[in-house]
Amino acid sequence: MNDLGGVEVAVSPKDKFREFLETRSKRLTTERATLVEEVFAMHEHFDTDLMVARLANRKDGRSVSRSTVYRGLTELVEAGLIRRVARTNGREVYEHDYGYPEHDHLICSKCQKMIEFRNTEVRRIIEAIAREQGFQLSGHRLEAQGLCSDCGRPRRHRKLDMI
Amino acid sequence: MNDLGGVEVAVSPKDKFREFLETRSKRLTTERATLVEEVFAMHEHFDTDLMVARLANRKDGRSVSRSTVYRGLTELVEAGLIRRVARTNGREVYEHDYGYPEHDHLICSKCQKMIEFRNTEVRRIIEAIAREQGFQLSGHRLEAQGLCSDCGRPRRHRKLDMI
DNA sequence: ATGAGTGCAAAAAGTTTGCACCGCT
DNA sequence: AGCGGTGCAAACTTTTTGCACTCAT
Repeated sequence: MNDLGGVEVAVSPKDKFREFLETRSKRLTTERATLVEEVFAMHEHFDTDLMVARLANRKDGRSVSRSTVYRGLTELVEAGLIRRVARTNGREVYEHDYGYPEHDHLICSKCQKMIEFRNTEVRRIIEAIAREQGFQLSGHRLEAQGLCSDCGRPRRHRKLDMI
Repeated sequence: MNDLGGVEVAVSPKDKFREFLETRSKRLTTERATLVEEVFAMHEHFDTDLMVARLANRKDGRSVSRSTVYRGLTELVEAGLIRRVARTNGREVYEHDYGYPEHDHLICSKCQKMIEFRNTEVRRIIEAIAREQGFQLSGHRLEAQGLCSDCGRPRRHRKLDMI
């Protein structure tokens, strides 16, 4: 049993990845294994750049090239292990999808902070609508934009923008 | 009074754009006027490329350069006239935000078709959650992925992929 | 004269891909 | 021998930006 931040899962991400790869006659190579490990060693959101950087800093030297990271993250998405949650600063942002409860995000337009929230109602509504439309739902992405409590608070000691 | 596909609005998009521009000491130039016109002459979703193409095909020859279209669409978003709804094939997809009722989308992962749906519950839930978090909501984007009824239907006469 | 605006071409930035070599996770 | 896999660098896409010139919505 693995504990992935609140939810227990019987099969490790790595195993799940291997299973997926097998269905495509692909192999769980050292690089792919290193990637899953690194991805699931992290519980925050991340983008490709951050992942490449973390892989470059491993003490065991098992680095993975940028191309392979791109290819691997796509596979992980297809495998249902991670998902693309949002897009910040022009980059795709990822998070765990496996072993992590479904949730959505409030994203601050100013500081880009992402606040997770969980609400089963939203999903239920989407499911109902999909059913009505004969649409085979596979996932969703809900991002609410606005200002977080820090950025939205009117400041009295506002710094001047000019010199 | 203008009719924008179901909702009547007192001020035309162009006027609203002009008002917005004034608050930034910007002018409603010929190019910007042409762009708003073209954007609101269209009732479907569009991306920058399509808009550039349509502008290039105007019979009155009032074309607008690609850079100006990019700059202008950003301004239109800031003005609240259009919004970025989704991202398909690596491109941002836009739609009217002004004079058009709030809604969300089901997006087919195969043919990219976008099906609009309206549901006030979703918005209400997001508002409640934002309130709880002291988050100043400005908008949201909800895209559900899956297969549309056409693409999801199992085909018996499936064409072979090879030659 | 002035400040904003445009178009062009070049630059960014993120992501994908062709290819030669590698290796059996 | 075979097929998938990797890394590198080059290519590609979309979007942004520097700049010189224009214009007055």
